[in-house]
Amino acid sequence: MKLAKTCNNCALCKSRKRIVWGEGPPNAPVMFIFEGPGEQENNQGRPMIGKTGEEYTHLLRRIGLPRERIYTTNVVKCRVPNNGDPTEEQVQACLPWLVEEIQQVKPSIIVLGGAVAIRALFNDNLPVEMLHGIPFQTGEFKLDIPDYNPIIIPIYHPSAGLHRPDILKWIHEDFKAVADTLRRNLAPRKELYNDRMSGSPDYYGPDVKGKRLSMTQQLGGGPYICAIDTEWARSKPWCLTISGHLGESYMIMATERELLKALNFTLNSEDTLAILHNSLYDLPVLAQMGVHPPRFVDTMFMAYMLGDHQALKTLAFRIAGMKMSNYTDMVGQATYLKTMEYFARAVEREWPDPEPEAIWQNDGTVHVKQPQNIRQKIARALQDNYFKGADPYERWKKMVGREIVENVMGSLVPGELCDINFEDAKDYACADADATLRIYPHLDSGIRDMGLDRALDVDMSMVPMAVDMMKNGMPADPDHFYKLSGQFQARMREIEAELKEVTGVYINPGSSDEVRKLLFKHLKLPRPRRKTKVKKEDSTDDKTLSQMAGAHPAVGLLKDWRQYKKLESTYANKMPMWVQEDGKIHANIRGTRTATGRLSTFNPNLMAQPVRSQEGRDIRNGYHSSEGCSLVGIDYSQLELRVLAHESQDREMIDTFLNDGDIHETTGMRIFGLPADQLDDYEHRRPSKVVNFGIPYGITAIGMQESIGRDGGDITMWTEDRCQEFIEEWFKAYPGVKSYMAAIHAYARRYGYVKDFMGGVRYIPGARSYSKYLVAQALREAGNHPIQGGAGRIIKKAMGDLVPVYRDLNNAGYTVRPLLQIHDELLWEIADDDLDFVIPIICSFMEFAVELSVPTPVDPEVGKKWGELKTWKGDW
DNA sequence: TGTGGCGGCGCG
DNA sequence: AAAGCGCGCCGCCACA
Repeated sequence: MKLAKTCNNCALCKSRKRIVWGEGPPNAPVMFIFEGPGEQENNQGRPMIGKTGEEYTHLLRRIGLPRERIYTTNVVKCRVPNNGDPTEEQVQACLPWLVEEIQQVKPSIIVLGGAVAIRALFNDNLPVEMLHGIPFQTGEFKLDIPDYNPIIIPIYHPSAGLHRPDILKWIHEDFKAVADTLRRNLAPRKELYNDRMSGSPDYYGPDVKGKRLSMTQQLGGGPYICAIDTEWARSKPWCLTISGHLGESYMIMATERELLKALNFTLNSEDTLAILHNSLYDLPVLAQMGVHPPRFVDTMFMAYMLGDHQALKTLAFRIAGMKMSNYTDMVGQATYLKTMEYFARAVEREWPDPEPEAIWQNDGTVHVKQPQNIRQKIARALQDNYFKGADPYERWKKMVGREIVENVMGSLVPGELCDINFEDAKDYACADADATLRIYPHLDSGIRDMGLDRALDVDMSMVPMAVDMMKNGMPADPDHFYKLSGQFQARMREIEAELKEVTGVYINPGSSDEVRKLLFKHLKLPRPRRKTKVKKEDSTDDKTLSQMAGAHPAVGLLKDWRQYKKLESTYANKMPMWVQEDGKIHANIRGTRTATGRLSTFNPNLMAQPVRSQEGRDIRNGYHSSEGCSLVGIDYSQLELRVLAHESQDREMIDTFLNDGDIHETTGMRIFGLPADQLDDYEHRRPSKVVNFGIPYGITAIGMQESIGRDGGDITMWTEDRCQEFIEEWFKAYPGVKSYMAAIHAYARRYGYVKDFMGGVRYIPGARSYSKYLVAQALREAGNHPIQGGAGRIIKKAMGDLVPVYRDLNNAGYTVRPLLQIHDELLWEIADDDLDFVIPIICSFMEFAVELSVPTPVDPEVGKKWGELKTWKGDW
């Protein structure tokens, strides 16, 4: 639709030759409105073309809406330079054109693609993740067009899905919502918020005495479900809130011991189920209040397993139309006042200057930098707040060197619920329990519909052990880390000198840019095949350097330097900062983060402590058992390959594991047709092993070749073709795996998700993409998930089974502490006297956690230091 | 001066 | 063109 030849509404269109008008039939039932033209759109003068346009067209075809039948346009018709977001002025200047388009087409549905379009045309300032895929007919449409009340559907922008696979799933759902709305299978919301749920709920605080006590007692009257949330303030639990009926929520302060006791009694009576949102956080807080719900379910885990959003406030809006206030906003004013008061006290005093920093320059000289005194930084933060309205607390959190002040004045704590009006705090806290109860039934039916019950049970059963792991913490020795740090730094100084020696120049080996220049410009070494992922520059990563080994002495030096730098910066220097007063590192565990259902740890990531190199292993010696105890690591042997054998039911693999055989040997024998005693370690076993490990990841010929090269193998012998051939032979040796992988791929294409054998789901939206590259990647993910996810659920099942076991043992006077789970391994701290009794028990629970077509044996190791665990010799 | 993308790398 | 899955976290550097 050509509306005009020229436009002079803003500087943008005056400076650009091309105005990109919308296109589509004048009676289109649906209008899609996106942000604005990109480079390709500007060049060709059409909206939504290029890669994103391909995906868009493809998505429309998938929902049975040919692109020719719908109208496609943008909020802004001219290209904003540098792919930037259009400004408010640019949007306003362009809106008259959009109004004209809409008046001519009068579509019954208007789709807002992406944050810019939503912000420009949707009246309430809600984030995309809350709004996307929901049809609204609520009067939120910003443009005032008489006698016209379209259904508006905010969606994610299709381009977001091209580089963010998690969003791709929602884009597919959003487009389906558009089609369902058009076909009247999905009714639009008539009000933005459901007033019955957000109006004047019955929230009760401490002023309501009798009702709260009878509530805690009535819970025990029969099968009962109640949602519980906690609030934290002044470094300890402040209150909990509990909701057993929709719209009703009760607040119990942490000081109300009698009520908490009654509640705990009720929760521990039969038939009571507690619903928590983020149990890994709330259970420890509840425990501090003396509340220990033995039966609970976690709505965050449920949402995670369904591939849904995880934030309570997002779920509450999307599922129940509930309007919830934001915590930071609630306490914002209090935070501001506390910060200003803290700053006022801080600028009154004199603070010592921070330590000068030495910075190595390119020419080899050392530049000494004197960081600014903290007093000046605070003064500037105050100034910026006054003149620019900058948030002083945000500034403080990011201010380098604030420890100087904190060590003297104590740390600045942001405003908390106990700092604000009590009624407001009560309503805020009660709303969380209320919301949790409201979203539960919806998520519960989703779990049932998807057949996720069993996987959810397993996950819930594991949570108490994860909580205990966080509480127990990993005993660590800061002095050991300091010592290593010094050693690593000395080695790095030596290497830097040697580098200067052999290359004639000083560079910062930590800068990939400088390394690139040194190797390929200064030393003129042959440029590598590998390129960096985003900028497509010559790679300087470890694989590349390994392939260049021998080309120049600098190559090996750079590799060594990198290794020491990693060990120093990430481990030796950092770990002491995480050690708490009890001499332990209490890492956090997340259970709702990974795509496959694995756990992850952070702050710090204790799962990634070095082990593969000798120097790295020395880091692990900084972790040691307490007096009279040992560290015990028990890991599953080749768990993922065993899961693959079970899932694929490949006869050969199953037989190998049933007969306690060596899988790498079996592979070599079958592929090379040789008896075991004629297999050469270098020629036969190594490639067999590489591919055995690579198959679960969807290895390719090049991947195999790189892997062999990294292991020090001969890549002139293992050419790409030879690798390809070998992989094909591998699949011939294990035909069951071949057909299994084909079946999984077909399943992913058909359903858009795959499941592990215990029911855990992973969505694979990329399998339905137009892009061949995305599809290939998606199919690798699909093939990997049942293996990685299946293995992850086995160990979670073992953890759940073990919870009552180690708790009983501890009650009986034994000392058994779970410390860490590392994907296929459990790390424990056990009293030396108890090792002989306890280890066999744990091992057998791990081995018999699930019954597969193959055994799942474990190997226990024992030692005083983590880096020096030795195979346990005891009987079991 | 502060922020976020990027390259790189520790683990299973 | 890219070329094996899943994480969390470091320093560098361009940009505002």
